[in-house]
Amino acid sequence: MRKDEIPKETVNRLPIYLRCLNRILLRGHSTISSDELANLVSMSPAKIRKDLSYFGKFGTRGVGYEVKPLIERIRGILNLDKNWKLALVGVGNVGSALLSHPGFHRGCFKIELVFDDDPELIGKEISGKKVHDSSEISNLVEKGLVQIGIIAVPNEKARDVAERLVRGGVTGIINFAPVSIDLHDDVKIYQIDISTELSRLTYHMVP
Amino acid sequence: MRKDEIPKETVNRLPIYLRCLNRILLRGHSTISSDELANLVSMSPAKIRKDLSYFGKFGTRGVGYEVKPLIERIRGILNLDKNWKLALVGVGNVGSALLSHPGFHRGCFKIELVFDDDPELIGKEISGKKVHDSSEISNLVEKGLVQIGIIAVPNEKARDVAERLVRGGVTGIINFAPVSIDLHDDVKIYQIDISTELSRLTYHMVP
DNA sequence: AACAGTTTTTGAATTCAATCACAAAACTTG
DNA sequence: CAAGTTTTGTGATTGAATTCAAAAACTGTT
Repeated sequence: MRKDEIPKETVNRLPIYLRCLNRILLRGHSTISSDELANLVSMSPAKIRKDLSYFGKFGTRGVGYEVKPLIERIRGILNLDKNWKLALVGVGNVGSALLSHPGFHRGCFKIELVFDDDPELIGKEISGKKVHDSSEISNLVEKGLVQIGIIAVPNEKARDVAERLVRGGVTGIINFAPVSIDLHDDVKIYQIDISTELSRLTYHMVP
Repeated sequence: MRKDEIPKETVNRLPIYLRCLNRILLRGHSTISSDELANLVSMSPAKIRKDLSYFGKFGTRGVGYEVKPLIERIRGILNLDKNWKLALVGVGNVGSALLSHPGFHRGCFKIELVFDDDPELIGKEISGKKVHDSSEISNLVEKGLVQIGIIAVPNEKARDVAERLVRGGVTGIINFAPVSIDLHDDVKIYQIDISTELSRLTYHMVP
C-alpha cells in the first residue's frame, strides 16, 4: 500500500495504539480485541480495526490481535525499528528537561549532539553530553551524525536554527518554540507548544 | 453562532493564527490579507477565510483583515480574555521547566499552586512558588483556586493525579505523561508527549 | 464617476474521515 | 462435528472539512 493512501489521521493514531499495546504486553496479555483496545484509548473499535486494516490483516477472527507481532508491525510502519540520532539545540529549561527525559535513554531515539550559543555553556558537559557551539550546527550535522533536530531555543532564534539544521541535512524537526517555520517541503516539522494546547483547552471550558 | 457549529479543526487552528497575528501587530502592520497570513502559517488562504467566517465578518474586501480587532475576537472565542489559574503537579524536569516558562509570567495563565510528593521538595520554594504535598491536591483545588491542572509526574502516578484534580473541581487538564487517561466527559484533557510526536515524524522520514 | 485591481464572502463541489452493519472466519462447547 | 459465539475485515453510508468559484465590496487612479 502506498504511503499517501493511508489517512493522515490513521498515522497520528498509531503511536497511541503502540503506547497502549506496550503496556498491555507488560501486563502479560498476549492477545487483545479491538473492543478492549478501544476502551483503553477511548476510541471506537471500528476505527481501530479500519486503521489496522490499512496495513494488512493482523487479527484472527473470534480472538483478536496478537499483541507482540502487532507491536512489531506498527513499530516497522512508524520506522521505530531504525536507530534515530538527534541533535538538540538549546540547553535552557526545555533543553535540559529533554536531556534527562527517560524516554531517550532506552528506545530508538538518541540525542547525539547538543548545541547552545551561551559561552558559559559551550564546552561544558550537561547530563553527560558535551555542549557544542551553535555556529557548528551545519558542520557537525552534515557529517551524517544526526537525522532529526530538536529546537529548544528562544523564539527569535528558532527560524535561524531550523535553517542551519536543514542545511546540515536534517529532514525532521521538533520545534518547541511557538513560531511557525516553513521550510523546504521534504523537511517535516512538528510543533510542541503548551500555550497552543492551553488555548485549545480554554475554548472548551466555561469559566 | 453556537459553539458546536464551529468545526473542531477550525478551533485547533485559531491559536496558531493568534500567535501569528500578535507578531504581525508587533511589526506594526494594522491589516493583513488572508494570503499573507496563509504564507506565514503555511496554510491555504481559503481555509483561513473560511475559518474566520465562522464567527463574523472581519475583513474588508480589497483590503484584508484588521489585525487588532481580529486578535481581540479570537482571544474572546478562545476565552483568553479571562484569567486562568493553574495547578502544576510534579516539579521534576518537566515541571520546573514549566515554572520558568516565560509564557506563564505575562498573559492570562498563571500557575497558582504547585504540588509534589517528594518529601525533600514539599515546603520548599521553587521559582518563587511554595511546593505543596500532593495529598493536598483535592483540598486546595476545591477552594476554587484553580480551574486547570498540569500533570508532570511519572507515568504510573498520572492517572491518580488526574482523578484528584477532577475531584477538586478542575475541568481542564494538560497531561505530559504518555498515558491515555479517560475521565468524566465534561473534563477536557490534552496530551503533550514528545515520543508520540517523534513517531509521527519518523513515519514520514525515509532513513 | 467610472474603471481596474484586490480581496472577502459564501454556497456548491469535492475530498477526506468516521461510522455502520454484516458476511466470513476462527474458535468454543456440548 | 455441528451449532453457537466471538471478533475481524471491509464495502457502503453518512458526516465533516477543504477547496473551488462566482459574486460583492472596497481602494486608488484617472
